[in-house]
Amino acid sequence: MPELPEVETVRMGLEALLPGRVFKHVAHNNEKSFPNAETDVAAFLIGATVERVKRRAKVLLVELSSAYSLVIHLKMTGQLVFVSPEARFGAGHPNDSLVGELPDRSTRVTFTFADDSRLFFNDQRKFGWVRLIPTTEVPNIDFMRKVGPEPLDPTFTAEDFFERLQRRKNTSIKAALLDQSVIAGVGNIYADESLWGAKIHPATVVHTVSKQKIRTLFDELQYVLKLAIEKGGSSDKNYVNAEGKKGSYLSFARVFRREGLACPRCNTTIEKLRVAGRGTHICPHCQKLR
DNA sequence: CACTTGACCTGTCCGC
DNA sequence: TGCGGACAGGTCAAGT
Repeated sequence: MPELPEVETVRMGLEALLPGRVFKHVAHNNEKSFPNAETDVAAFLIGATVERVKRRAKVLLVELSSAYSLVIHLKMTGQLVFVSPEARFGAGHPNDSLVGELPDRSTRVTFTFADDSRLFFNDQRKFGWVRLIPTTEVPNIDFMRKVGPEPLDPTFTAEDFFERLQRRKNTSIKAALLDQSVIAGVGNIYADESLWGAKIHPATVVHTVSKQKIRTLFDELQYVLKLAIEKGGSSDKNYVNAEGKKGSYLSFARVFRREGLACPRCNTTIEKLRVAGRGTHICPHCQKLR
């Protein structure tokens, strides 16, 4: 599920809720969801205070007073939902939430704070993970060493984007966009949405796309990512923010999950195909191959 | 090295 | 209604 806008939405929610809280207890029921937890939890998590919550690519970084960080990847179906002691349910109106009473059967890790508020890491498919790592070591983990620039970093330019895409010059533009070492944070939804915006067919080979087209793609990518953050991300089956609420971007989507509906630009029927091994949505009139 | 495919898991939906 | 297969927002490892 979560791509950059969803993870950023969770980050903002947690940044408003967690700093100052002290960890009292942690329980997990799946070794892969929190590997090697026992060794360091007692020493560096219990009793530690949350200082701030950061994000890099699709990874959340919860920095602690112990000089350790909780590093969290939600992968496809991960959720981080905060519940205050007085709330019996994930906060929010029932119609706005995908979360019932917690913990539930997808809860993998439960963090309890000194004030009895709790943070639940739910993950239906068990692909996501939480790790406890010294904060100074975070930049050295494999993922961080290879991940590309943040697409919304003001110092990142269309020229940089063009150059980095050439690392994957013989693959499809969609595969290159999804490659986290080229650019951070883009996943299936925003790849399709930005390619539609730039009128590029997702299967187009990277080195055949003009620099001008890549500039347009750069602008469209920034546009959809910013809009999605504004809308609280995209929710289909699983994604919710730190308060258990859904995001609304999908009601603004132009092609993603809109096969059979009209292209908002030219009215042609949107099609679904498979590119880079992923379900891919295009307007066959606006996005022609070659 | 560059590129593609399958694996990791659980749940849901669709066609027979 | 039941059952098998395909598919789902992301990365890895292993294959060519």
